[in-house]
Amino acid sequence: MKKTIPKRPRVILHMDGDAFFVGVEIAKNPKLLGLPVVTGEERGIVTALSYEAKAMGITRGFPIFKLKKEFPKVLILPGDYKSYEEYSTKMFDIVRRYADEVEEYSIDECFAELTGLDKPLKMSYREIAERIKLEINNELKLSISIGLGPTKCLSKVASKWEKPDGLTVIEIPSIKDFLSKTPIEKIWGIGRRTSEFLKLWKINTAGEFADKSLPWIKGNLSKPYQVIWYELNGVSILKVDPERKTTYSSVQKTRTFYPPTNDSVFLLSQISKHLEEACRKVRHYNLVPKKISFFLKSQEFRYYSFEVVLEAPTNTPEGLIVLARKYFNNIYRKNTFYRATGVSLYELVPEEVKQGDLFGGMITTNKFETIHKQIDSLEKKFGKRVIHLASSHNAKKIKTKGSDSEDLNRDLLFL
DNA sequence: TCTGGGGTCCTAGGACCC
DNA sequence: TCTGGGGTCCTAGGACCC
Repeated sequence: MKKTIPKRPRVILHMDGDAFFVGVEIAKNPKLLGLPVVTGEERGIVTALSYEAKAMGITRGFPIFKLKKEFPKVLILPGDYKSYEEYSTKMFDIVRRYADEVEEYSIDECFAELTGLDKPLKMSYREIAERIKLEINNELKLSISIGLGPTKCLSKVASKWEKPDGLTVIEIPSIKDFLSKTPIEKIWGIGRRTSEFLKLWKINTAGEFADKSLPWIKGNLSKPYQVIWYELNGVSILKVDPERKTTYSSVQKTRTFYPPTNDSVFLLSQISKHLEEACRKVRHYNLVPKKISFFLKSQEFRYYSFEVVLEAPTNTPEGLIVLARKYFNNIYRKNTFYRATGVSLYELVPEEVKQGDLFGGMITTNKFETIHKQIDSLEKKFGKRVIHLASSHNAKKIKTKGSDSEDLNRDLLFL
């Protein structure tokens, strides 16, 4: 089989924070170093855990109440997302000292295009990675792992290879070696369903997957898996995209509650609250949705959703709440019990774009927009959630895990 | 693991048209 | 009318990720 191998292989860096949320907590408070620490108190489940906690057998998703009982020595912290964002930004800025093209993939992961930078920087690729690692360690007191590879997929394999504090380089001649030792389900983009399917064909390792012929892949799997196949064979298809992550194409808010309920007043107030929060977020990014959808999730984990194309896109919740009310009965059944509600705003476009309406007509400025701009700045001053719509108020009465009841007292209602 | 929350991308198939 | 063929657009929902 013929494989096209680029004349000069790419070198892509993947950087991955080690137990990132906990890492930041330790950076903030070095006394925690060496102790079993977890975050996620506010959510009721473990979201991140130190390697010491991992060694005790604790896993992500472990219930906090159980943790307190079974592992009383473990330190449980609430998530401090503001700090995580700050450290994340600083971490990526350090990578940008060396590379121009950096793709922020998630709060604790990024890719960087290093191809050709060895000459101007007068360093080997490995040395570049070492420098980045050292500066993040020294300046931020954070531990990270780095992988270098000729494709994004392979750099992901490399960064996972040795954790924590790892630095692994995969060069083209050693690809086979690495992949034969990598279980197929560990590959980025191959999840439970696909690995189950592949195992029926006796494909258990990434190496066995990469050794399949392209026609076989094309005949049995969809396009994204063909991309993975190329990438694992050292042919770079996925580009490092610095533009990604700088904006959103959709925003959603969902919440699960217990016990499941068929109380339509409660469900609608949840949806109302979600619309408020989603709109707040979208306004913050100066975006406007062209479509929205609501969903109810039943006790049996079935989704019932309804989509609305907005005639006049808006990022204020009032009109959307009216729509939600209007269409609620399309998805709601009296005899069904629901465990979650949610809303999505999508086809988000920059705020200016909606002004230009096709027929040259004036788009009347929604009177609520002015009000919300003022509320947004009020909230900036006094902290979040000072003001709520009356329609969301029922949602606040229900205790969700870890919610603070003093919120109620600060409610300032209108409408 | 009886299953949280917030995202992205792809595809099958229906609706509609000629 | 026991019924062709092909194209485009859209949506619901699957699969995956952190």
